[in-house]
Amino acid sequence: MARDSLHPDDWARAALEAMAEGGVAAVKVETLAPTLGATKGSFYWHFADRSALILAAVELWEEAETEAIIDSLADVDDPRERLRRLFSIIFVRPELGSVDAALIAAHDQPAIVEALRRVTDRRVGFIRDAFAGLGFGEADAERRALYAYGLYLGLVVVRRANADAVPAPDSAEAFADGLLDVLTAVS
Amino acid sequence: MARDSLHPDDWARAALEAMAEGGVAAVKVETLAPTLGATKGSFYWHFADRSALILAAVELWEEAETEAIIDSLADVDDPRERLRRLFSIIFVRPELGSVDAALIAAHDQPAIVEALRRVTDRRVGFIRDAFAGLGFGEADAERRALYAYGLYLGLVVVRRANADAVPAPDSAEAFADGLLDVLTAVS
DNA sequence: ACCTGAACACCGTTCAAGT
DNA sequence: ACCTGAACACCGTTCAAGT
Repeated sequence: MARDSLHPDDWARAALEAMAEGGVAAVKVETLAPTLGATKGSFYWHFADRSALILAAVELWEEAETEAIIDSLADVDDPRERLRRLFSIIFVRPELGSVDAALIAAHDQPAIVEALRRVTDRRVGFIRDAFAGLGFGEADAERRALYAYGLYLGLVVVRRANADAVPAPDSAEAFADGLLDVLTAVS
Repeated sequence: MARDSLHPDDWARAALEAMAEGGVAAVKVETLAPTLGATKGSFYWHFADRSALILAAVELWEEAETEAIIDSLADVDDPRERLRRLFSIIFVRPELGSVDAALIAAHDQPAIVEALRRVTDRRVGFIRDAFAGLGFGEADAERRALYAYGLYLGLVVVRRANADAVPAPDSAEAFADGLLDVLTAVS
């Protein structure tokens, strides 16, 4: 079991990297193969086709950018602090969201759409629970969670078009606080 | 000058439709050509290459989904009413945003990135002015405009993953009002 | 069990030749 | 001036043949 032959995960990781860098279109078997020291023919021993590779990459992304982040907040009990911590993670690290943005436009592939729905439900649910814990009613918590999550996705996108329009890492805490103030204000 | 030969706009319109439907990847010269009753060879009489076609489509989109909407609100003087009207346009019509979403992941093409930046500035600027008209200070107006616009883009995306999570057309007014309340609340 | 290399399909691009 | 059709490049996919 020495590392002589390629593991499917090697392909998946390389695909995820390519996707974050240049979008779904950048996941090219022919380009990836030499990077991994293999031929494109050998790829088809590990995967049925290109979309299976993309799916494997999406699963890695799901784990790293949804489950792992939610897990890291498991021991934060206060709901407001939970939101503040979450916001200052997701609105800051500029590499977060690259894959989100890449997947958004890949709505022609049903498996990707399904994964996006899964991730959306998980993320919005997590935020909703925090708002509910803050005392907002069910519908109001859901609505505000949708605002927060929609805003996250939207800002990921805006950052691509105009990097200046979104908070720099050093003002992340202030951004998170300001957003939290607006989203928890009652008119 | 009868409609014997194809006008570049015919290609651009067809490309925009394809893009809204299936993303940038769906803009295929080979597929579009028979639709327009032409050969793919003839395409290259009108356009330098495929990316020039995509750019022409983007320009149509810029006019239809940014300038035209802003123009339609020119005679609404009250800033709050302006925002309310804007929100109930952009958060309702489900066909709005299809192209936004398609372009978002096409960050490999500099011309598209440039167009997105132009549109972002125009849209955020318009919303910012309305918030400023409402009495918010410059920085605060800018920040809230970014929230509103980020939310628009984000919800376009969420709608793709989970159509149920976003307001249906019939509750559009209520959604616009609710959002406006949150975004104008002061904590 | 895993990989190579040649073959083919699909679509972007070019261009000589037609009207 | 505008279009056709054949040619070629690029990359996904298959598969017989190698180790």
